[in-house]
Amino acid sequence: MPGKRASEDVRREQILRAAFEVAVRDGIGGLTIRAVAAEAELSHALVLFHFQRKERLVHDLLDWLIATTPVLRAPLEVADLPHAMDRLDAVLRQEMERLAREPRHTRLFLEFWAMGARDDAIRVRISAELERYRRAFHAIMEALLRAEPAAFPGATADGLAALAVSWIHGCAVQAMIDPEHFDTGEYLAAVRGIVGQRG
Amino acid sequence: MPGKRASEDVRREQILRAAFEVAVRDGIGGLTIRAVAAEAELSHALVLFHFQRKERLVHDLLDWLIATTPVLRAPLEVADLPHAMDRLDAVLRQEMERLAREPRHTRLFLEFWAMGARDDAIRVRISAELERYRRAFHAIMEALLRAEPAAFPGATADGLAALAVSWIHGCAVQAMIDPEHFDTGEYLAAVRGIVGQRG
DNA sequence: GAGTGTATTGACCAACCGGTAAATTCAAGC
DNA sequence: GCTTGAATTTACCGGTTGGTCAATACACTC
Repeated sequence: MPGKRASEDVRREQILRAAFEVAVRDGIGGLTIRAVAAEAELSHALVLFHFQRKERLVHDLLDWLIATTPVLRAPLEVADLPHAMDRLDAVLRQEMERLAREPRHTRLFLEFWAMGARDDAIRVRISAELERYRRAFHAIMEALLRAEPAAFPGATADGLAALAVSWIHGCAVQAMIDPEHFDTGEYLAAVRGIVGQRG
Repeated sequence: MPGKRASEDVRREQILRAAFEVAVRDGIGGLTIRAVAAEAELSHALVLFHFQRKERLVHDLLDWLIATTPVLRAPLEVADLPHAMDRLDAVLRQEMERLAREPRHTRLFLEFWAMGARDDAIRVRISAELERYRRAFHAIMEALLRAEPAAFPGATADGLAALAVSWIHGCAVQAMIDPEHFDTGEYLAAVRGIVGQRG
């Protein structure tokens, strides 16, 4: 006996949320159409009706994850800070706090990341997102170098951006396996000990 | 008809190598006893005979991976460098080159890392390895702070070590998805632009 | 060279997987 | 109220999985 009906948008969103829960709980490798259906309290045929193939469900889940994870999406309040170094500091802090606040998103994203080494379609999406991330930091670093040219002799905006991205990703990896032992404050203090004293 | 015989050690090693190949090719989620057996050209029952359960095979694969990946295992030639900052520089370069040289090990390790969030036994192993890694950097950073106390005012060995570990892990993540675009030289130049000028 | 233990195999099983197809139910149009 | 089309479900299929078990072939001892 069929359950209540729903519009396509609503149902897709419901299924994607369920897929997210299952993927976080059992890993992408353990993601199963039937498990998603059970999580959403639907029949597994309905999941296939809305996503046709499992592959498409997984890809759409990645798109959903990217769309709902606010990485560097809201640097509005940061843009008003007068000093470029303060802006960098604020963005780094903001990103680290996001990682600490949403460990499940971070973990799943990293799992997709590893999967991208095997799946072309996923690598394309991940690479595009990485590029977007890098460009955002590139702009910050360029402004920083322009504002204080003497601060980092010999460094390029490219290199500094790559460095910042690696920093954040390293934090993500560390916070993922050891969330309570990972101290955001101490970490940022070390960063400022190396970088910030020049700002 | 059974194939040639082999001692338990030899066969276990052979199976673990095959498991490594399969895990790298299809991911840990796609690791299958039958796929491992096919890769090793054995019957799948023999794999179970030597490892009892799939879970044990996976755990033993992680142990094998940790044992055969020379992370910070050979810092002998580095130890002779007179300046602490040179030692840090050499170790960072050494680790980054290892990541570039063995992307498959790195990728698989990261996949286990993500899996550790779901599997206690794996998290314990990963955490122990992370702790070992952090301690190695801690020793280097302590020597650095002792040798040049004025270089990093306000920074602790703990904070610097956590920073270095995040750095390396960030590089690993980035090199994994984008190996050819990841330029070790430019990256290290950026690091030296920020840190090295004081050495 | 008979006997013994163990490494190795093929056959089998229940459970689960992705996917298909037909039946059923619902909401809206006329 | 009847038709129509889409949402939903049940039933089913072929294939794969982890795991068991009995049969078998090998290396070794005596």
